[in-house]
Amino acid sequence: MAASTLTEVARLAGVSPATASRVLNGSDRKPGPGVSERVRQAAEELGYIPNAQAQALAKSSSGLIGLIVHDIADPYFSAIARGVQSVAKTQNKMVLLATTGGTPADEKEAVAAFAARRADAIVIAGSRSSRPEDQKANTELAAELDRYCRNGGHVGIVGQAIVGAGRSEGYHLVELPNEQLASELAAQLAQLHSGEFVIVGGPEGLVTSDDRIRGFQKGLANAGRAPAEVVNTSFNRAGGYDAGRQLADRIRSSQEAEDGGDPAYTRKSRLCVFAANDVMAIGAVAALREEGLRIPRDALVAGFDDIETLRDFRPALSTVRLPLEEIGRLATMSTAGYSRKETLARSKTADESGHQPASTGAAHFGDGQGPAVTGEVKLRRSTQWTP
Amino acid sequence: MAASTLTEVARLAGVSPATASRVLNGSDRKPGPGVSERVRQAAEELGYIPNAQAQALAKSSSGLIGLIVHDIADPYFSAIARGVQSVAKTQNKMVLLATTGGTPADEKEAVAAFAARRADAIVIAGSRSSRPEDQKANTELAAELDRYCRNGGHVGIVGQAIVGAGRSEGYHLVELPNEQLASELAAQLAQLHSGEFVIVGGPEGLVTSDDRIRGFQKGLANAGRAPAEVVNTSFNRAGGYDAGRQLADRIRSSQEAEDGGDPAYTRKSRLCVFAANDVMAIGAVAALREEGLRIPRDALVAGFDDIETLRDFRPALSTVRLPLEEIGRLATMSTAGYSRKETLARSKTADESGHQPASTGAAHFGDGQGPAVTGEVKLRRSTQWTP
DNA sequence: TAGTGATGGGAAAGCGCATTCCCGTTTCAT
DNA sequence: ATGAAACGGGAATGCGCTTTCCCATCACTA
Repeated sequence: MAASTLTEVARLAGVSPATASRVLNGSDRKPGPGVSERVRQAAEELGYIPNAQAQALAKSSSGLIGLIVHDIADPYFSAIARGVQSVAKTQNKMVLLATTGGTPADEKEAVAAFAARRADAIVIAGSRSSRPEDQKANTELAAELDRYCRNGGHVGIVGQAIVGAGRSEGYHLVELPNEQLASELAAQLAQLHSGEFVIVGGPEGLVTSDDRIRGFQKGLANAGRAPAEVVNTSFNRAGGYDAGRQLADRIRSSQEAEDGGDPAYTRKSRLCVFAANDVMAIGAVAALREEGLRIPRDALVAGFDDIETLRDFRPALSTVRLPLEEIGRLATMSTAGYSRKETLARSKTADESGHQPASTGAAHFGDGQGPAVTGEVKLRRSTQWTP
Repeated sequence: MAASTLTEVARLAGVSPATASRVLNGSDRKPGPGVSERVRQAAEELGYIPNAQAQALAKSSSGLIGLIVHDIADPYFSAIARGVQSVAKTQNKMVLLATTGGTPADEKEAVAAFAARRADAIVIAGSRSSRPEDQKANTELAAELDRYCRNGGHVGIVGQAIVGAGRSEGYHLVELPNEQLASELAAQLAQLHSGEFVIVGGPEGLVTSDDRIRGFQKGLANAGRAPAEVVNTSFNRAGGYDAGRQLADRIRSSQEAEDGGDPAYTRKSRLCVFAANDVMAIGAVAALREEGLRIPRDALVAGFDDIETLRDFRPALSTVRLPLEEIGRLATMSTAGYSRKETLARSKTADESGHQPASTGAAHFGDGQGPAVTGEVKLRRSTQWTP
């Protein structure tokens, strides 16, 4: 038994498919009450489920929102995904998921796949890459996005603009104040302790990581401190762990140099490790502990993101709270309000009349001054130590 | 500029749409090399992207896999989602996401939405509810799933069978040995310490939670221990936290009774808290600590799931490792290998020939002895204490 | 050389629905 | 009473693609 079609429903109800369509998928024309009743009943009886594909084809609007993340199991992305999902629900849309591991080439493919499905909007979360070897793929990604936009699509980008993407209509950027907040974090940590700093970041060229590192350095500089050494590793728990292993050696040797092996010696200067995200920070702590060091007695550790699941970690991580779910929501809402068709119609009108249509509430998302995302520096136990 | 269509490509290449279709989306008939070349070039030139909706409509196979979870930001589900996503990718399919908060009514709607989109398969992760008030919704969910299956869909269910769902073809269950593993955990914990046990579980009627609780009690019974008291709360961090608050009082008063207020007294019997999942366990630990208690000195805590992000938590949680990503993969693979069309054809053939087609490798997933998911009990610091 | 089967290409019929016309009724102002 | 305007319904077209079905061509074998 194949799924029943609108035509079957119409036949059973003794009306034309047109009428059946009108009553079942509310059009501006309201059919007579008797007819409506019959059709609805027929639909019920047959267990009619409209074919969304056919609807999409006929209406050229799919009710789909594409979401691109590096890894859905990463709490950073799953928090954003929750936000995206929540507004999708309010708009009666569904979210299509693509994970790319951060490869621009994969991201390009994901965009193409979403475009093929005529997604009403695409949300790209996850850091851009500015690595030279990714440049070609980035350009292609930008081209793909441009095409998607020209065809009436809307894309919401979390974080940084796509390298090389035109600022055309359809782009909506939710900027994250990574640099700013990292700088503030550094400032506050600099006040708190006088020792050296080390930064554990992702691979060079991962924009989010680079931004945070740069911000942190700026904050240190403003506080009159020397620039911190940077350890580049992978932008996840494993990377933090590896860095932690490396740092443990250094910490121990500098301790010996300072206390001359006297266990009763009270250390004045501890190393403060800033990891460019919380998951890395946790990895670093794990490694340091395995090496027999204690936090915050032997080293201070700070992170970034304020991942929910990690808030109960002890000693609590000093970090920067980013409203991730809200960010996902913002990025999605920034793209919303227009179906593909409306957008195409709008731009056509604009072409004819020779000027842009008045910008609506949602439109201002694209003008470079995206919605305000405010973070918050949180100082907690992992960077505070009184002997 | 609207997206270019196959017809436009065909025209540019000077061939018929039929031929263009054949060369661009591989059919069994291979067009001549000269023609292929021209068509491919035309497609490139126009930036042709096939309309997946139209393809789906024509082929009645959408390349979509629907995934239903309670909450995508919950690490349990996001780990499963990663597994689902990974096999989707190998099959060149995309994942459609729906979150339901665990409400059977929402799940029913999600299934309907997936059916409307003609998803090739649906994976349902997340516990069923056996609460009386959900019974009606469960029945409807089962009906919706049945219909979906009859129309050639495949559904992979993680955990427990849908209450009331027929065991018809198309259902594929990945059973989780929750009860079994909880029982083993209890057995090992019972060996480790002699004190009392308390179970912190989700709301009564949440099958996963109930299974784990029952298993734990069985394990205790087998070890000759009295049944543990059960605290029912919400199946998340907040629930664990609340329970922790409650338990703190009790722990303190029983401590006073035992040691008479002597701080040097070495406690013999500690309360061992088994939380029905790791996130709850973490919540409980947080609450206990806020109350000034220490783990494992004042209380032991065990969880379930072995959530990746929480492995670095200290003291390390005793828990049960479930291969979540693998589970997601299994559930997805169990549904795979058939397009909707093939399945419909197969069942038609079966009808005519009067017997079931030979079961393939994948088919055995539906026969009640689903793929083997093996977990592992992990005893760690949070339940081990030597004064 | 006629006959036969393969082969590559096109015409056309849907897939299931929305939507634009178009037409017969009714309603209301004149 | 009469025309216009609204209204409720149906026929038909098209969304973009796949897939039969059919036809012309070609390479063989007899």
